[in-house]
Parts: sequence; structure tokens; C-alpha cells
Amino acid sequence: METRGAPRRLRGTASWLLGQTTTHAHRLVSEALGGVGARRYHYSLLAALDEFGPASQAELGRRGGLDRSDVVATVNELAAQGHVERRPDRVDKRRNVVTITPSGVEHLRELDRVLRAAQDALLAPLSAAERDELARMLTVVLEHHG
Amino acid sequence: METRGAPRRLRGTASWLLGQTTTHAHRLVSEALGGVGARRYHYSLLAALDEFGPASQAELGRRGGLDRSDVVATVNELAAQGHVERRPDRVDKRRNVVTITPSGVEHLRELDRVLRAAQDALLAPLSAAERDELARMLTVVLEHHG
DNA sequence: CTTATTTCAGCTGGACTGAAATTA
DNA sequence: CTAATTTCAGTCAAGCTGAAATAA
Repeated sequence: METRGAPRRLRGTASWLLGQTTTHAHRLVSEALGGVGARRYHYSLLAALDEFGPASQAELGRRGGLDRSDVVATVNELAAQGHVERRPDRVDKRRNVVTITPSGVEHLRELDRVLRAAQDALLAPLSAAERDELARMLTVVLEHHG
Repeated sequence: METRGAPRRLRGTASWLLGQTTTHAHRLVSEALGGVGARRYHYSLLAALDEFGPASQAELGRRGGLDRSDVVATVNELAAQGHVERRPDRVDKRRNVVTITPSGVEHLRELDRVLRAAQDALLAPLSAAERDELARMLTVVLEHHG
């Protein structure tokens, strides 16, 4: 967490820089989301549901990058809050179909606002062009490993 | 972990991109270090000792960005491997003085090689200039929050 | 038979807190 | 007295695995 005074070996290591920055990012985002009763998994699932429509839990996990176990727990929480509905699939009886509710859509918009603010706080010292460049490079790295 | 097919909201979020990239980085680095019996905390402490010389555990934690509790455990492990020595400070009896051993210096060089390889694998699709730019931007962000 | 899905119980490492004991 | 250091016990969320039950 402390940049000041860290060994040169660490400060020059991309994985260390990424880790430290991500720690800050996660703290900011988790606190912001916690303020409105959400966690990061909630946003991932709501975003996937909003963009791709109703889906099975396995499909949701693939889209949002969540483990199957975490999908179960997160859908439990979102359903308890009324933001999604889980019902058995009539066609493939192994599956549950998860659907976002109007309340969920509204909640997602709120999370968007909250996240944008956290993001601005995190990247405050970077220009818009630099933020784009950062996102581009990270995307390139992820696509290379995806 | 899956970039392909992730919702646009996530793919456009710096904190999500950072988190995914860091997950890859941690996996690569942890596997590489694990191959030589080390973990990331080991590298942080050895790097701090090598650069700043013997220090108390509290000072080590501040330099390496480790929690005081984790310093205790990590020094235990490094001492068991003969890479550091822990002895009571004759001047300030609250403190332990931790010193890197010749074996620890050698171990650190090995970890350097292992980490450089992991790093190259992670950032493979980026040019040298891009890697520098990425490191620069992350450093700016960290200094802003440090 | 094999494969996919859901669920639960539990594991692991990373990051951290609280409190006690000691000493400055 | 307060403050710093070390240590231990324990907490917490994140990211998993294994296995069972069910169905394709």
C-alpha cells in the first residue's frame, strides 16, 4: 500500500504496480458499492443480465467471470433484494433462468453512478487520453491471455 | 478471468480491467515463485533488506507494504530457510533486527530471474515503450494515493 | 455412458484487526 | 502516562475445488 520508500525492485515490477493499484481500486470500489448495499459480484451479474438478457447461472458465470459457486451465492443475495428473479427452466430442467427485474435495472444504474465516481477518484491524476491508453493496454494483455 | 464475452460495462471499467490483469499477474508470479519455494511476500522482504540493509520488522513492513502480522510469518519462513537472520536489537529491546544472509542474497537473485520471466509472459503483447508507459501511469496513480 | 448444471461444504492465500506483553 | 514493537489468534472477502443430485 505504501509506494513511498518501497524497494526499487518492487517499484519497477509491473506485477507489483498492478497489485498495488488494484488494491486501491478494490478498496475504493468496494467501499462505494458497500455504501449502497452491493458488492462487485452484484455489478458483474446485473451488467451481464442487462446486456445479454435472461440466462442460466452457468452462462452468467461465464459472462461475468464468476465461479459457479459464487454465482449461486450472488443470485441468492440479488434475489433476496428483489433485483433478479430465479426460476426453473421449463425447457432444460437442469437450469435456472435468472432474470433482471425493473428494480434490478434501477439498481444497476445506481451502481453505474457509484462506480464512475470511484473510478474518477482512482484515476484522478491521469488525463482522459491516458485513461484510454491504460484501458487499451490492459485490454490487449487480457485478450492475449484470454 | 474470461475477457471474451464479458459485458461492455465491465470491459470499459478500469477497476475491472486492473483486477482481471492483476489476477493473471498474481497467478503467473505465484506459480513461478512457488516453483522455487517462495511467495510474493518473500520477495518483498528480501528486496527491502537488500536495498536498505538490516531493519526492524516494523520498518520492514513499512518498506515492503506488508502488514505487521504478515512480516512475522514471512520472517519465520525466510529464517527457517536460512535466507534471513532475526536477532533481538541490543539498543531498542522492543525490536528484532532482521538481516539478509548470503544465501538470502543468492535466493533474491534467483527470484529476480523467475519474476522477470513471469513478467515477460504477462506483458508479451506490449512493446517495451508500452510497458514503460504502463509502469509510469500506475506509478503516477500510486503516488497520488500514497 | 458421458456431459452439463446447480448446490453445498469446505479450502487456500492475501489482507487485515484486536489484544496482550514488552519496552521506549 | 502515551507510543511503538512483536506476536498470536482470529476475521473477512475472493477465488476456488470436490462431490452429490439431477437432468440432457
